[in-house]
Amino acid sequence: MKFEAVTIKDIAKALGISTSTVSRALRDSYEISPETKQLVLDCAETLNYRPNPIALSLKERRSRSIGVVVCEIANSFFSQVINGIESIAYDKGYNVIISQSHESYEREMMDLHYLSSRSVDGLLISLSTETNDISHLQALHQKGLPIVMFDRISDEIQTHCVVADNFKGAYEATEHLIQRGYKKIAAIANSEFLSITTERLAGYKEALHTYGHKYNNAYVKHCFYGGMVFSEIEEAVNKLFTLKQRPDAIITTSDKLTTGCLKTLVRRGIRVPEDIALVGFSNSDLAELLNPPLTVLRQPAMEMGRDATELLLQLIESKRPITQFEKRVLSPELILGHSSVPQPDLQLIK
Amino acid sequence: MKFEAVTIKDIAKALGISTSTVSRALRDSYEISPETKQLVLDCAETLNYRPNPIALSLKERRSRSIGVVVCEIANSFFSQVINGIESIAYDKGYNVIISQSHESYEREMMDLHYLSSRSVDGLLISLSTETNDISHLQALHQKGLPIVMFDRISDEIQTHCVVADNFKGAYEATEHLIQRGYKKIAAIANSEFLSITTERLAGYKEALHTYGHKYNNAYVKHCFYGGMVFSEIEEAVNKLFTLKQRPDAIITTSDKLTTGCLKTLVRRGIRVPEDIALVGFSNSDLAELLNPPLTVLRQPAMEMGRDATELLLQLIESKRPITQFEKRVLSPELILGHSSVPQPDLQLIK
DNA sequence: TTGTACGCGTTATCAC
DNA sequence: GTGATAACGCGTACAA
Repeated sequence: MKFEAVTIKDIAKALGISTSTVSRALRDSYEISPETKQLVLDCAETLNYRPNPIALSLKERRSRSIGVVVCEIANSFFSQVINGIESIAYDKGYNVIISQSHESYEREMMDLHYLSSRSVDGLLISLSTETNDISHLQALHQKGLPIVMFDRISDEIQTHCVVADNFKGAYEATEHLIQRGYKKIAAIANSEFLSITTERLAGYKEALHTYGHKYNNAYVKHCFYGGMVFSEIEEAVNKLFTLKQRPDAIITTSDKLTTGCLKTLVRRGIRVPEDIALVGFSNSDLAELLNPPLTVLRQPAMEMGRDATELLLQLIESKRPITQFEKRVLSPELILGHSSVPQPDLQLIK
Repeated sequence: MKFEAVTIKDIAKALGISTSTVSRALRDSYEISPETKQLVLDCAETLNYRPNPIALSLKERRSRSIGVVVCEIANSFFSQVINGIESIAYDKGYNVIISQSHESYEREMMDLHYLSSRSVDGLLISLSTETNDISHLQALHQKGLPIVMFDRISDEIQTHCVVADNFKGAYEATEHLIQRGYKKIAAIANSEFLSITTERLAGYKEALHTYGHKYNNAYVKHCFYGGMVFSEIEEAVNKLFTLKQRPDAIITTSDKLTTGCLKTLVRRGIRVPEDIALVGFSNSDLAELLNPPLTVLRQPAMEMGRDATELLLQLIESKRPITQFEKRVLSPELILGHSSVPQPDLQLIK
């Protein structure tokens, strides 16, 4: 019942020649006569021969597969990144093995162990929110495993990185609100230990500074699990709303936070943008579903996946060790929802 | 620079014993003395030995990896399914190789070719919208590749299937609208060649029939690419709105259609549910973002992924060929958005 | 209880 | 131009 795959041996037997000749003919070696070549090729075609990638891997000591570790697949941003990764990997004949950390450090470690035991040729990783010790990654890196980090990175490992221009993105989002006349702009951000959080908040602060707004610590809320736990966001929003100086606008610095914040506001019957303005990082299409559409900051997710994969494959396939590492920075895009933020004169005072 | 992996050979050499002894000790064979076992285990630990899965695969003629073909990863439903697949596969030590058809028949063929050349041990597939000829799948199936289909299936292949109760789901959604007093209920569905479309429309029709509504062909629109091409949905909505007897409610039978429909309505300034009611299949969290929240039909995506994977692994690991195939049907859930559909007395007449 | 020899599918290195 | 052989890392039937 179980089907037997056709091997070069079968071809050799069928043609009464040796396996090495078959192998060479298939690889179009110059030392094989045209007639034999044709014979072998035809026979391979007839028998529907397919080379066994596993045998090849064993011989070449490479699996032609790369590992990917992200916190969550079911997240617009990451699924788009994976799209990008797949498109490049597929083109170059590489396998993509995806695993999720679910924002857990322990799970991330298990994933890495799993992937390295699967002998992937390289690794693409965006750190989990719980991860502050990356010695496990460093160990792999030192053993010679090519690694490229994206989005949530750490500078404790000397390797290629691909990130969004988080500073600029957050700056522009904040600036956008300021220019629309908002004075009390709050921010709901991820864990302060993530690289993206630091950068995004820096952009937020810088914009406030540039426009002469003063920074208010009470206006900045962190959600450690970045919205995986919904109550986190709910609590952040609620806290902002109990402040004496209630904010008139919110910036949310990630996909899940934007969704979660909006959800909380809707549940509480708070209207956007009439009661409070909202601009958030988001790669889902939620913005277009609202009336009026929300202004969002879209990350170059697909591009990030593509770039990271290109760099990784370059790393994998380069013979000599690389000394100069690249940090590629991609620009996010502020997508204006028409009139999602009222003009200053229409602004409700609360 | 490139690191050399530790093999049983290294252990054998270090301990001055043969590789077979090492191999047996590591596999905890009964024919090895406890002392030797301990010795080998310790040594393996010290050298940080990791078995080479590729060598194992070659030997056992199995890759311990399964292939997944879906139309799109960046789709709430499918990313949730993949979540389910991964959770089971991971537990059982299987690899998951995902590839996307992007609703293209040609691409699906390429994916299958790629995966089978990667010698996956089994296959999970949800057909692309373009696929009406599945002889390529049948070929693989006849060659002995275990296959489990989910969501978008075909009965031309005798194998396990996991689907949602599409009939019941659509029936309930329609019934819900009818009970709220809607009389002119339209449907926007996927390609009529997909199994899910047939089943869902059947549920829709049956509900109409049960409640004595007459079925109107003009109220049913098909989007061949199921919303991948936005203009398709836009056109469907527009056509519904130019009918003399304009519908007072719409049912959308997939994630992307629901999102796309809502997007179109918002763009045109049509309010939901004041101007028209909407109930759709959706696994994204968009429903909760609207005010009032939308009533949606949620599919048991994660469960579908888990079930399909369990069935597949069962198929893979069973020694004798299976003759009795299972079709597992999971129930979708109608999630009521509070007052997203006005009561009959509140209903606006167009 | 342990070691030897072979095979999984392929390619590289010899030899002819 | 082609064939035999070894090797990649592992498990196991057989021999000792």
